[in-house]
Amino acid sequence: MQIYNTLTRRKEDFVPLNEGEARIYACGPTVYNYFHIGNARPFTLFDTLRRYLAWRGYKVTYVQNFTDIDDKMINAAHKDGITIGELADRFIAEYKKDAKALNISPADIAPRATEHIGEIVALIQALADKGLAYESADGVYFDTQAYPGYGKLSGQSLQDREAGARIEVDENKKNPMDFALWKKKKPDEPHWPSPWGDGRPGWHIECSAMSMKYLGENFDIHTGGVDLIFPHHENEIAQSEGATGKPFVKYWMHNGHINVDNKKMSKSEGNFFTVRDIAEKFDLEAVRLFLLSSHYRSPINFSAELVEQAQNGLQRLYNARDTWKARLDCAVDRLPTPKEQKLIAQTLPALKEQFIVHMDDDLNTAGAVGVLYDLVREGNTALVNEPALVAARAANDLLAELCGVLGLLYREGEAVDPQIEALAAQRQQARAEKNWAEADRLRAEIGDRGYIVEDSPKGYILKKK
RNA sequence: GGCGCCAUAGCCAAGCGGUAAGGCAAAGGUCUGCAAAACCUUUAUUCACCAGUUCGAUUCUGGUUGGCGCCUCCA
Repeated sequence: MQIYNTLTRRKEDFVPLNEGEARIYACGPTVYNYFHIGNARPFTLFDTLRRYLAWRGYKVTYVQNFTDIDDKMINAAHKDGITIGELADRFIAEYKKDAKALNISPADIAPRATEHIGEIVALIQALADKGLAYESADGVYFDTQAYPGYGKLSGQSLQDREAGARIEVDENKKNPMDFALWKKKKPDEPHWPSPWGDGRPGWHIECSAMSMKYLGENFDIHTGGVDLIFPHHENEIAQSEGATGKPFVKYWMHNGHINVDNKKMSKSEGNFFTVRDIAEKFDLEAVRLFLLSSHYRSPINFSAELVEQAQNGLQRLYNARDTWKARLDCAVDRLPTPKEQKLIAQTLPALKEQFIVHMDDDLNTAGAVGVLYDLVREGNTALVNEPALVAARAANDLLAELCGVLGLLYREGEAVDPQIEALAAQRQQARAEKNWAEADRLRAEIGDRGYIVEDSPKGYILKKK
């Protein structure tokens, strides 16, 4: 597989540090609110990366943190009159609901910053010992001047940065680019003990501490949105490599942003959508398909129309799955016809190979989704009435397998209400008697109850609306 | 000012040196009691524009135009 590495700005072969293993750290949400559509993109896409690598046989360890202490947490907790712990508990629970609806698998490890203060303090101490951190009146800062590699991820020198930076002069820092590792306690703020007095960790240090704790000082992939390249990821590199003297992350992957009406989403612009908002109007699985339908590095636009398009496309996928399942039920255990034989021996394997080629090319999910539709068409063409069991099974299995890799088609067909089933049977009877009026009436009644009944030569098929 | 990204049909979107995947929408057809679903056909002689490299460029190079992002919390 090839992965575009932000560090080198090119696609590189993915060669894990330990053969057969993939250790991934994904920057997770700050749990002070529901997460928004922009957050949903990396969560969904890198969940797909993880699924894909696992499918290809890697032993994947996927860590995604919860940031549960920072200014936003403090402000939100204050506003609601609760502790940051209560706030975090609440929105971690809400995160899990939305993530589940988007079919994002739980991370193998989901560490919370506040539960890793010890590791964070130790890391800061290590930096201080190496002369890369200094204490000032309001905290402990990373000394960017003392660390030669600063800027290698974002590709800019300190001087370039400073030239145009709109940074206020801060007398607590030696250099404007220095950033806080530890913030000394202020009134009404949560705090923990440290060698530099009570206080709380800076934002960047938590990811360094937690990623290295669970994945080692040197691991394979670190993911996040493009906006995190600077300063967050740049700072993580400085902290981690500064402390250990070893290379930190081998591959940095960054997803593009989601815009709304071609503008950056922001609360002040009024174009801000949480996933929870969207779930009220749309099926979140359509949102997942929408997100997978373009390349993860491209900026994309979000709109209701685009989700509707995805919803319609998703319906095509579900139609295929449902009809194929029905075909499987009435498949015949016989030798496949030449056409079916070709499907089994040539078409299906070729499609699977194409799927892999796309995914291997820097996680080209859009191309992979295209293969899914090709598969649907091939299957629809080949799986006519009473297909050979082996053919029906092969097509069904491949569709389920590939959709599983992309995290699609996860809605299980629920058991049909026996009453609906009875109505459908009655309608079948009426049709046999050519009592079209009664048949149409029953179809309407079934429709009112939320189901669509379709006729096929082998009988009816019920689908949920 | 520094760094970087993007421009493919009505909409969305792959492709990135060998002559334009796929989805949505639309139209016609086949099938069907009628539908639905499905299938077939049609919808970009062309990939923002201008040069250049090449036997050949949507794909590479330079420029122009138009959008966007980071440099401050941010996915």
